[in-house]
Amino acid sequence: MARRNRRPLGPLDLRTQAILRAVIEEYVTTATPVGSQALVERYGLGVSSATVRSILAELEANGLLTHPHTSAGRIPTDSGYRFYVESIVEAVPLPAVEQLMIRHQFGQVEFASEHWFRLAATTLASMTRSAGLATPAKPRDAHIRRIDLVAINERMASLILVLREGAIKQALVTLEAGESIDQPTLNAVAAILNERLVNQTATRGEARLGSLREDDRVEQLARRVGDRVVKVVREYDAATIEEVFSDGLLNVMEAPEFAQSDKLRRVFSALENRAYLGQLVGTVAGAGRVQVYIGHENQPLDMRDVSLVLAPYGRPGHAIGVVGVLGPTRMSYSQAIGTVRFVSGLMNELVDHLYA
Amino acid sequence: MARRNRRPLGPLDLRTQAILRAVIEEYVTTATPVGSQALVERYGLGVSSATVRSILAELEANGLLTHPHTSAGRIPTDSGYRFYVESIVEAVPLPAVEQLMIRHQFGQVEFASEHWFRLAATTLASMTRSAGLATPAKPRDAHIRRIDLVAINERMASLILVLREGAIKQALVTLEAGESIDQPTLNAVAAILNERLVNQTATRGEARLGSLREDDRVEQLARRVGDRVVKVVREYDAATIEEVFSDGLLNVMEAPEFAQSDKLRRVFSALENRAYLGQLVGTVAGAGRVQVYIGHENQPLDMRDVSLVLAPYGRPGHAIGVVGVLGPTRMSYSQAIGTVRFVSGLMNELVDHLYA
DNA sequence: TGTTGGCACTCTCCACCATAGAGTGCTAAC
DNA sequence: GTTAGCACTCTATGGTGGAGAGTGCCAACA
Repeated sequence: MARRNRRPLGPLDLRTQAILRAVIEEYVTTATPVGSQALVERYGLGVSSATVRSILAELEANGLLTHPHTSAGRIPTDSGYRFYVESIVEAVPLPAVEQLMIRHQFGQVEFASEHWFRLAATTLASMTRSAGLATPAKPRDAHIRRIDLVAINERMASLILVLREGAIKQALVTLEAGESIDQPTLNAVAAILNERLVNQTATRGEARLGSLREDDRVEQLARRVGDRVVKVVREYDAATIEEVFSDGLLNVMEAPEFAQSDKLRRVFSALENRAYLGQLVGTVAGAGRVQVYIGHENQPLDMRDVSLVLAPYGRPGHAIGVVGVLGPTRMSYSQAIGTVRFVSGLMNELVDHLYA
Repeated sequence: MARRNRRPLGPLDLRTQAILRAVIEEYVTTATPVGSQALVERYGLGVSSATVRSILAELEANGLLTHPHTSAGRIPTDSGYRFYVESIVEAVPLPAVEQLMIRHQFGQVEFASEHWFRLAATTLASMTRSAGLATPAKPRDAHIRRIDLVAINERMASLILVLREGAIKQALVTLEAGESIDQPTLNAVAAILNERLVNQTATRGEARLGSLREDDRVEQLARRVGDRVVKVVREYDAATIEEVFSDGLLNVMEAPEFAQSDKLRRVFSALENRAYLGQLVGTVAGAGRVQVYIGHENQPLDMRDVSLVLAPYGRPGHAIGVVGVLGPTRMSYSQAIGTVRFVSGLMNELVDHLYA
């Protein structure tokens, strides 16, 4: 038999694809290497185990499967999963019953974006038995919706900044020696700032602060606070990611591949790796559809044992967030993709509803 | 030799205490059962290993130490740690250098309670090499500081509620068919509500809504929104605990006692056990000083392998929060108690500063 | 009465070995 | 191209046998 060297992933024979698919689906459910015998028994392939063996060898030569050791069955490589996700499997749409159930849950919760994305993470976690991830929708350039100043004591006031995209930012303003601090003055300052800054972005807002007079006590204070407002909005704009909320990590920890505690630890620190998650989220937000990151496709070492299925939600051009799941590379990609697609679609509806 | 039955923890011989202390401190650093030989070698006890052995046997009879198996050294029981914490060890005050370092870190961060309690958790985690825990300061009966209404679209408005204790709550208000929705109307409603509800608790505020007229369009809306405000404040009051922020769980996961992955999983789910943590936080908030919960003293099974050192901060009667650490039962209680005491003291200062 | 050296005993840990079982790769025949 | 057969390899499992650590007890001693 001609053993071919690893060829550049050309089109695969239909039967070969079917066997790759069988191996992956069997391995996903059993978590143990799958042998030629098991395949012919359980998947009615109509050929003998010897034939299957030669195909398995071919798939291995192509880098889609491996051996843990000589006398073990095959397990998919990351490339194998990649090929499966790209070419073989079609995303399974979420069953109608479960769609209804999720819609119901979203109906139960109060109408606030903060609740939504947490619920999305929780829902994804329980549906896929993996860890669910979600970030709040974050705009590219936030618009100021409302500015409020509340006196705390003689020298400090709390600045409350409502953004059009639903986020609320808070900052403490410390007043200088000569400045007034009573609530009426603060109200006057807030009025000035609201008049000038509402519906503005940081950059446009900053320009509109220029005309404030330096000789007027209130306008001078308004200018200082206004600068602060601009600064807070700028910081918010610059932050790649506000927060990644995750739920259901325990699901992932129960997977047998993480029975060794160092692997388990790695999974955990993967989820703490906010920097990388933040970066991914940025990419996904730009991509506009479900993205899959499998095992070694993730650069950080901690992430090499896990896969991510992520999708953006929100309104392109306005605010974008990301939802998805994190699980072992041995996960049911078809189910995960279907579920993530549905949940991100649902989130889209909700956001639209809010903007309509 | 008279083997006494487990006696009710009477006063212990000074030398016996010294040996218990030595066992605990040795075990805390080495994480392996400690034998009589090691004790005489490393702790200059001035007696032979045989003598130490008989004392160890006595401590074991008292339930303060155990054996993993016949030919192993001794390890402390939870009662042993308890006795140690109560009677033997005095909390080590944090070294001045580290006090300064922590103060410096708090100086770097922006003056906002939200940042503080997160920083407190992070600091505790890195100082004690355990998981740091912190909750925001939460009042018993929150006072309304400011109410704001921002129109979102024709039918919805965002209600923003600033509480005197620093928290901000947000809710969505859906308007009924006939109601106005423009921002000027909302401003008028907010003005009415601010006039009546500012500096009130939920209960007192509710009473002051009674006089709003039903026949006036704006006052009627104010009443509806006001009811909502009261409801949100009530919910906030009722919540035992807002949020437990934790950091540095990886520190704990590295402890050798959690090398087995099921134990590791248990530690993780312990930290997810918000219900129990919330309950503890309530108790600690009432207690007023550093509290230690050791291993089996925690009811939940997940918590049986870990200890908590917690302390309240804030102003009794106003707002109270909790900071502390979670680590393996084999932790350095003296250091943990010292560090937690210092950080809670520091948080007290900061809160005082804000209220002054 | 408390302390000590001595000693037998117990238990874990580790390395080693043998065996059973699973699954492969190869070959020869169809 | 497919298949049956077979030798081969590697893991997993369980049993064995020291080596080592540390105890508990005892008899002697201050």
